[in-house]
This record gives sequence, C-alpha cells and structure tokens, in this order.
Amino acid sequence: MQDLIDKIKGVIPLTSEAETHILSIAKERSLSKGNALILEGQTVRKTYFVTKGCLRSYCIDKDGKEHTLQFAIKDWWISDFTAIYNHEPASLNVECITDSHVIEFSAKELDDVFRLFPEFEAFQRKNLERHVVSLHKRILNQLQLTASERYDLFLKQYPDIERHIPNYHIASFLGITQQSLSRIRIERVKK
Amino acid sequence: MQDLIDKIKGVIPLTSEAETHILSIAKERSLSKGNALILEGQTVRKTYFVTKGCLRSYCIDKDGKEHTLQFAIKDWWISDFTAIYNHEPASLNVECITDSHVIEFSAKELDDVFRLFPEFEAFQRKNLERHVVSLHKRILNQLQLTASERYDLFLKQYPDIERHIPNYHIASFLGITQQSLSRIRIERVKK
DNA sequence: CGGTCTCTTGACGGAGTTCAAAGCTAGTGG
DNA sequence: CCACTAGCTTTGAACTCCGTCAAGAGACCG
Repeated sequence: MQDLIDKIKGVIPLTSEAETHILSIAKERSLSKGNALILEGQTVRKTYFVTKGCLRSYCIDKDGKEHTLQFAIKDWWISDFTAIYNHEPASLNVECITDSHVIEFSAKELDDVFRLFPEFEAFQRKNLERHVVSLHKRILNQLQLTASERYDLFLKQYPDIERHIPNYHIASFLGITQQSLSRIRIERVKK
Repeated sequence: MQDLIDKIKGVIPLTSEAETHILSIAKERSLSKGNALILEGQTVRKTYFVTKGCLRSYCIDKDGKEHTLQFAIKDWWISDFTAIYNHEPASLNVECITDSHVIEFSAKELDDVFRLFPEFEAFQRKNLERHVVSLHKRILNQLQLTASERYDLFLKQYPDIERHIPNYHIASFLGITQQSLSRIRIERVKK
C-alpha cells in the first residue's frame, strides 16, 4: 500500500485527508497465478494497481487466438480502460500470470476522487500522458521493427519478466506466434 | 476558433474569463499542403488543433522509410506529444498533407492553463482517455487483423480522407508498403 | 510415474516485401 | 493547346519472413 502512496507523492503533494480517503477505498488483494480479474463481456467495475507479480490484459480474436495488449508489473495500473472510459462491456480479459499482489479500486470511487480532491487530476494527467507515450512507442516499434528487434526491446523494457512468464504470452504481445519466437530465441543464442 | 470553444463546452462548463484567456493564447493559422510544423530533432514548443484539412505525424526509420503515427483531421489535436511530455527533442515530424487551418498553442502556455483554470484538467483528462482508447484499438487491430481488414477499418474511421491524401501515406499508417496497398485495393474492387 | 503445460523442430504455404519498370494524372510552361 | 514533367499508382517476378499444422522433446507437478 505504501508503494502507491509513495508513487502519488512523487507526482503531487498529498494532504492527510486525501491520503486517508485513498486508503479507505483501496483494497489489497493477493492473487494466485491463473486468477481472472476481468472477463470479456462483463461490466468492468475495478481498476488494479500492481505491487507484486505480473498480470496481463488480452483479447481473443475470431479464430480463438489471444493477443496481449499489456503486461502489468510493479507500479503499473491495469484494467480494461476502454470499457471503463466508454462505459461498455469488457472486450478484454485480465488475468494473473504469476502470484501477485494488487490494490483494487472501484472505478466509480476512483472517479469520485477527482471531484473530492481535484489535485488528483494532475496525478491522473501524468499517468495518462505516460500511458500515451508508451503506446505511441509501441505502435512505432510495430511499424518499423522486425519481430527480432521488437523482442530485443521487450527484454530491455521488462528485464526480469521473461523468467517468470511463458514465451507464448510474450509472442502474443509482440504480434508473432510462439514458434516464431522460439526460432528468434535460438538465433539470438548463436550470436 | 468557435469549433474549439464549442468542443470545450461539450465537456466542461467554460467561464467567460477562461474563454477569454484561451482566445488570448490561441493563434489561428492557415497552412498549405506540404508545410512542415515540426521536424525531427527540434525542440517542440507547439500543439495544434485542426479545424480544417489534414495533417500527419510520422517518423523516419534507419532505412529512410516513413511510418505514420497519426492523421489529424477536424477537431483532432496533433503534435509530438512524447517530446512535449518528456521534454525531449522531437522524434517525429508533423506536416500538412492538404491545405489546412489549425489553431496553434504554445505547449507551455497550454500547461499554464491547468494552473490558472483547474477546471481544464477534466477536459484534458477526457482527451487523454479518448486518445488512450484509440491507441489501444489500433494496437489490437495491428495484432489481430490482416492488412486488408485494417484497410477496411481505416476507410470506415476516416470516410473521406482517402480522396484527398496519397495512398502511400495510408500504407505507412497501416504498416504495409504502397505496393501491397495497391494490390489490396484491386482485390476490393473485384468484390 | 503419468499427465499437462511449454518449448522446439520440420515441412510447407501464403501474405507481404523488394526492386524495377511502366502507366496514369494533373499541373506547368512554351 | 500540346508537350513535358513530377508525383502517384500499378504491375511483375523473385524472394523472405512468418504462420500453419503436426509431431516430438523437456519440464514440472501431483
């Protein structure tokens, strides 16, 4: 829980009332590998802040294949943001890929925070700005890099993730099959 | 200019002081096809709101190929947001692809607006949320759709754009070559 | 030890790229 | 008004990367 408070304080000054309120709506949860937090089609009522472990959000296409939109590790937020912002049913699934600890927030209560403590707007703006930046980078990488180059970058951005999560999840994030990723990994070892 | 004021009023109530301030920092500009607004490597000081015409942002890769990150038509914002948010030199270029009208803002003055009129935070939050949603959709499309399906979707999202801008820009947005797009278009006509 | 999950391997096919050339189209100037 | 040019699109042939399908090899866990 302190992780989150520290993270907020790194961006905006936090009054003790605001801190108390945040603590009152935050709910710590321990999750096991495989737990599903959001399922496609459901109404999305929660957003999660990860303090330990790793989660991912993904969609399932018409052929039943999974495509990973996001991995969330320590200090990242995860949910189906499109569903929350547009008030639609989830089109994504969110699941736990290692045993994890998260802080759960009701999307509605989090929204109230902006009215009760307007200073949080600036915090959220920074979060969204960072999010946009990382999405822009990902799109540009997808447009200009080969699968092998994207994998190199992935390993730099998530230095330790790779030891804990299956390669087929990484493949589904990079936009290739697990077989192709396997071949890329073998090529890398040769060099 | 009224377009922008209307757009703001659609999201938040706008006091007359705030409106006056916005008008005082906004600068209307007419641009011709081919005008460059931002060049890679420069410090980015401006953000643009498009009221007429079409602009695009793109990067140039190590082989000299262009990759389009964004098209901006009426009511969209465009700039190198990564450069602005991270205070880095531009890694993108922004250029005018048809004769256009934009409202130009200094990034710094726009930032001041949040301090002077905190009610704008909610407006900006909505903008950023919408931006994140559209980027998520684009990434998922890139992961699960064929080039031809992505082109179909593109035509739906930008119904008229296609008549005014060269196909090779569309190809560079979709992540394919202009030759491939040409073949896709021919296949479509057959059906 | 047996089953399940994950990764690797091989053969083949297909979508998209590359390079090069030709065909269009619209604007420009003689 | 035509010829020329520049910008854009189409076409063809060869190639490459990656996907698909199917099978096998490890690894992990009850």
